[in-house]
Amino acid sequence: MSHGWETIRADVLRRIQAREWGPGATIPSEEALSREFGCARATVGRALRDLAATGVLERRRKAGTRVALQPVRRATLEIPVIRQEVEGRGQTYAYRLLADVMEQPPLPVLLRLRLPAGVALRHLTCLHSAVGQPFVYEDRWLNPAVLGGQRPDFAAQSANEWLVANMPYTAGDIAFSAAGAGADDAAAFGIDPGTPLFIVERTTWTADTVITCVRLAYMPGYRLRMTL
Amino acid sequence: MSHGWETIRADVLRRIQAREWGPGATIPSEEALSREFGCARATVGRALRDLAATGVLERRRKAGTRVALQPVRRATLEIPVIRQEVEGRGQTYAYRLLADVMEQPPLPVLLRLRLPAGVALRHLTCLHSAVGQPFVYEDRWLNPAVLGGQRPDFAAQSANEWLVANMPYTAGDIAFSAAGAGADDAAAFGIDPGTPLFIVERTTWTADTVITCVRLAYMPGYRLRMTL
DNA sequence: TACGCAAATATGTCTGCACATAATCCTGCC
DNA sequence: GGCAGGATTATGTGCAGACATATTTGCGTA
Repeated sequence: MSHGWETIRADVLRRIQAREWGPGATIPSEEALSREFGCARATVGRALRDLAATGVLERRRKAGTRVALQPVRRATLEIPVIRQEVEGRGQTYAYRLLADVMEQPPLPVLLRLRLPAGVALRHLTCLHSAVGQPFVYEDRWLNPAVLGGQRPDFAAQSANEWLVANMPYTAGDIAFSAAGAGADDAAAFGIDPGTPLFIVERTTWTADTVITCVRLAYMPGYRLRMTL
Repeated sequence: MSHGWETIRADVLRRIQAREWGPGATIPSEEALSREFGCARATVGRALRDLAATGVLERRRKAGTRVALQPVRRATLEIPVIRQEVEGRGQTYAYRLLADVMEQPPLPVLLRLRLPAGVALRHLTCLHSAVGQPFVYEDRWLNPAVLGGQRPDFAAQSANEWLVANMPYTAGDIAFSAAGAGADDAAAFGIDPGTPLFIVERTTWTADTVITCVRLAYMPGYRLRMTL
C-alpha cells in the first residue's frame, strides 16, 4: 500500500483537506494508523512529526494528535547574499564601497546592539548594483572586535560576503518595513527624497559578542517574494 | 555522555562554530560519529538531518556530510491572523467592512489568479484597527465559487478568518513591498497620499481552484519582525 | 464537593538491524 | 588517455521492540 513515510504524510494531509478529519479533531493514534497503513509506528510517527512541524497538526503526549484549529501559516524565507540574488536572475552584479570610517553610532543602533554609549564602531556604506542600476543601498555598523586582527578589503569584497564566509552560523533577527527615502538613499538611487523604499534591518550576534547591524534599502518597486 | 539527539546536534554545531570542522569540510560519517558518541547510527542521523534542514550541513549519499560553504540563512516567518497579531500584543482589536461588491478585477489581479478576462469576483475592502487606530487596510478579491452555497457574514467575521476556518491548508505565495499610499489607503488611515506603507500581497489556491488574492496595507511605521 | 495520587495512554526517543539508493571510485578494456 | 561499467560506500528509509515522559483520567479520600 505504501512506499514510504511521504506517502503517508500525503494521505493524512489529503484526509485533512477532504475534511475527513476536521479542524480540531483528534486523529487516530500512531498505533492505529500504523496498523491501517501496514507499516511500523516509527514510519507513521515520521509523517505526523513532519506535518506537525509545518503547523498542520498539533501533538501532545497522551492527549494525542489533532488537526490544528487555527493553522498558523509558516513560510520559510531564504535570505541570499545580494550577489547571489542578482546573479540568480541572470543579471550582472556590481559592488562599490562608498564610505568606511570609525565613529560613534546613533542611539537606536546602540540600543539594538546593546552596547554602552561612547563605543565607536566601523561604519560602512556601500551600493550593490544590478545591470548597472543601483539595487541596494547598504548602511552597516560593524563591531571591529570581530575582525580579530584580520584586515579584509571591504572595497573588494562586501562586508556581508566576508561575514558569511568568516563568521557563519550566527544568531540574529531581521525586520522588514517601508520608509521614505532619506537624503543618503535619494542620492544613492538618484530619486526624490520621500520615495517609498523597502527596508530590511538585520542584527546578528554570536553567543557572547555583537557582530553587526545593517540597514538595506532596496530600489523602488522591489518585491520580496516567498511561497507558503 | 549523551542524553539524546539534541545533545549530539548541539555538539556538532559547537564544533562547526569552533571551526573544528571548517566550511566545506566533510565531517565523519554517521557510523564513525555513532561510535564516538556511543549511540546508534539513527540517533546521529536524526541530529545531522536536523542540521541539514536548517542549512548548516549539506548531505549527499555516498559523498557524505559536509559543512555548508555558503550557509543560506533561512528564517521561518509565522503569518498570524491579524486579530491574533493585535491581541497578542495586548491591544484591543476591531474590524469593519467597508465595501462588498461583485465586479471585474483589474488586469494585474486576473493575471495573478490566472483567470480569463470578463470573470467577476467578489471585491471586499475592510479595515482592521488596534486600540481604535487603523492598523491594516485590506483589499481582497475572492472567488465566489469557493463559498459553495454558504453565505458568511463578512461584516461580522473578516474574510481572512472565515477562510482559515473553512478553507484551511491551502497553497499560496506572498510578497512584501513598499508603496506610497494611494487615495484609498490615505482615506483609510487619514494620512497624506504618497506616505510610504508596508504592503503584503497574498494569493492562495487549492490544487484546482483559485481562492483569493489580497493586498494588505499596514499603518505607517509598521515593522515585520522575525528571528533567524 | 474538592483534592491528590495512581493508573492508563499517546507521543518521544533510542537501539540494532536490514535493505534501498545514489554517488563516487576504480578497474579493465579499447 | 579516455570511457564504460561494476564495486564500494555513505546516506535514506524501514521494522520491531523497548523504555521515557508528559498528560489525562479516574478513583479514593478528606
